[in-house]
Amino acid sequence: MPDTPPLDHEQLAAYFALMEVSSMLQHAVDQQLRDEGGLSYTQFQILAVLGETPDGQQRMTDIADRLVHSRSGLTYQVAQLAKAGLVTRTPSSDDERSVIVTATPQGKALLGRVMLGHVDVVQRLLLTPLARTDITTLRDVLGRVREHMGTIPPRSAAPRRKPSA
Amino acid sequence: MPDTPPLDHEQLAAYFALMEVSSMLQHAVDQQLRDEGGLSYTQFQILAVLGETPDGQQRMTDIADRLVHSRSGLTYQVAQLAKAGLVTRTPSSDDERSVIVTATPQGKALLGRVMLGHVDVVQRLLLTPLARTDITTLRDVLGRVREHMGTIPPRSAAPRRKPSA
DNA sequence: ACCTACTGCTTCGAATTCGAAGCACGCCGC
DNA sequence: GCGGCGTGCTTCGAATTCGAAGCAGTAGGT
Repeated sequence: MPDTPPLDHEQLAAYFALMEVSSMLQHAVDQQLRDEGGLSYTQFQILAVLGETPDGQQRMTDIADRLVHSRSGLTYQVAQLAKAGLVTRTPSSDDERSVIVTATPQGKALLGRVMLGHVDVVQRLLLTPLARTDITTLRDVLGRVREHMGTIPPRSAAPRRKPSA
Repeated sequence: MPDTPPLDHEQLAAYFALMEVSSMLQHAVDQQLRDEGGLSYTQFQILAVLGETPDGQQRMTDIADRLVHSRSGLTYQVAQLAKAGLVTRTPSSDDERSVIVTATPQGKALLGRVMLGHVDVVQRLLLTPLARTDITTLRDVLGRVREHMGTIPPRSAAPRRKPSA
């Protein structure tokens, strides 16, 4: 069914560069986080999302929506963080189904400590070779792509209604 | 150790956009490959690397260098591909330690079949919202980053090759 | 109040990932 | 030829990922 013209050289190169750069960057960041804080990239992301709110609290679902991971994976990683004493889990009083995840002081402290090295890696690997205008452009172009992705039907989100036998 | 100024808003936004877009794109591509060909993204990449040479042959190490994955992971995935009859593994006559991986006709056929949908996904998710100039810029900027990453010392590991002359 | 659908999260099993350790071959000097 | 070292790949165990199925709690219609 796909009826798409093949990608030309420019398009392919852009796509490959994107995937390769992000992959390398992710590996480097992951490494640094593990070395300096014993955190996986996912765990760091969770802490970072919690850090965005002044009270350091978010519902599981809110976190999941910010991240790309599956819900079950989030459950697992939050459990790991809780085991390490970096977050706490409390049922919401609003809605008994919801779980509120809260960063503990240790969690916030660790985030702050690790963030320095994180920024350092990003700076050195990604930002150093870029001019100011490059960074703006990157943010601009990729921001547009991100928005676009959000508006697209997930390809197999077939009408949940009637499969119309 | 790290003595880096915090990232400003633009830099952070560019970094986040990069990671988010690549992550979503990867998930989408992975999904498509699994649905249409029963392949993981890694397996697809391996087949694609094999497809780059006219004879469809590469040594394990050469494949590993093209990809970001660990050697052991490559062994595992090549074993999966071999089990599915998409590649064969033969010891090199040159060097008994080396293993030559060769794409079978079925492997090549599957690659060709799956590539169409792959291109379609990339086109729809990544390229559609971008103008010609955006794509060129993206390739340009990210290409520069990739080069830069290659020249940087891995932060804590000595190069595998001869460090000095 | 009841029934049904939906939402939020967890549990489960399978697949994949990595790094460390191990095995076998090849190169170099003596 | 004979050690010793480096290289190429595999095996092993632990951690992480996902989707499907399951378990509450919530909301709407009657």
